Amino acid sequence: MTYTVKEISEKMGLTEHTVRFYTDKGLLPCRRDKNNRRIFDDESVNWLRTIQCLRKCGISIEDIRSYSALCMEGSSTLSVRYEFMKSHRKLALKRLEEARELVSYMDHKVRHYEDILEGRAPDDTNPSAGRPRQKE
Amino acid sequence: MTYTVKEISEKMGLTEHTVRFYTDKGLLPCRRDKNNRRIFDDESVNWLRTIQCLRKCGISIEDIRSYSALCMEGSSTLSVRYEFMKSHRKLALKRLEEARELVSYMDHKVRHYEDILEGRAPDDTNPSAGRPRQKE
DNA sequence: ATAGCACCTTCGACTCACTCGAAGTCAAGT
DNA sequence: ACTTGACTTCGAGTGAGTCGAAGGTGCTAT
Repeated sequence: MTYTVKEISEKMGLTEHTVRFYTDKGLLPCRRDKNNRRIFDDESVNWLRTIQCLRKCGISIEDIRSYSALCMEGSSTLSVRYEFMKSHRKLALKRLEEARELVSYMDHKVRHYEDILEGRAPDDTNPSAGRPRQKE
Repeated sequence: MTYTVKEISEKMGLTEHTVRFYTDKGLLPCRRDKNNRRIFDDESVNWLRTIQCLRKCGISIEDIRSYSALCMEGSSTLSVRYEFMKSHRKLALKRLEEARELVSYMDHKVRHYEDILEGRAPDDTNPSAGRPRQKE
């Protein structure tokens, strides 16, 4: 099964621009047809799926590019790749913790406005209204 | 209590550049001394704390700017601000969910490499190795 | 008084990861 | 022959900083 830029971008929920960007940056290997058009296969789909996850994890294009190169190199790079993943998992955990804090901050803000609107608290147009108490 | 750019940036853990950027963009109101230097007070500190949270929530500079303007306008804008916060809380929740998924994805990747390194799984240099199974 | 220093100012350029549009190429369909 | 549509590259724009240069101001030490 092969795909054009348009097809794979639709399949993966990316813009065509982004797919071309990834191939140009060397993240996403692709072959070309006789008219120099990019052609992708199911392997590309897998790659793209991985890239999407890694990007969402906040890993930079450049880091993904070099990780991708390590994968190509074969099993000699296994332990490097392992360390790469371990360190990024740590970062992901940090962001998870932060996301939790932010939700509770927003909860607090929303409740604050509800209190005012329902007359349980005085009107408070102070910009810092509802900010988190001590920490952060 | 008043602060210079340097002082407030140190206090808040931002670069001086960023603080100036925020004042220039109209997010962070500030007075000027007779030499045109920015001066901040404790109110500014509160504002900055709020701005930091909102930014971490992924709210754009422009949205924060208009939220800040709404706050200045007074209690007539209370319900607009309430809706603003509610919708951003929703986004924060979505990101929390995503952060959870990403951590579990990274866990999976890390385990995958451990399995290979410890001989519990075959070497697999396939780029898509360890990607999430069905969903995402 | 002049030099050095720390701090401030604005301005314009750079970064990253896209995002967009323009201009051109190519094969197929009417 | 012409249009359509998908492709190509290239260059510019965006957002949110990030950085550095060039210059202004006031304090202290010599």
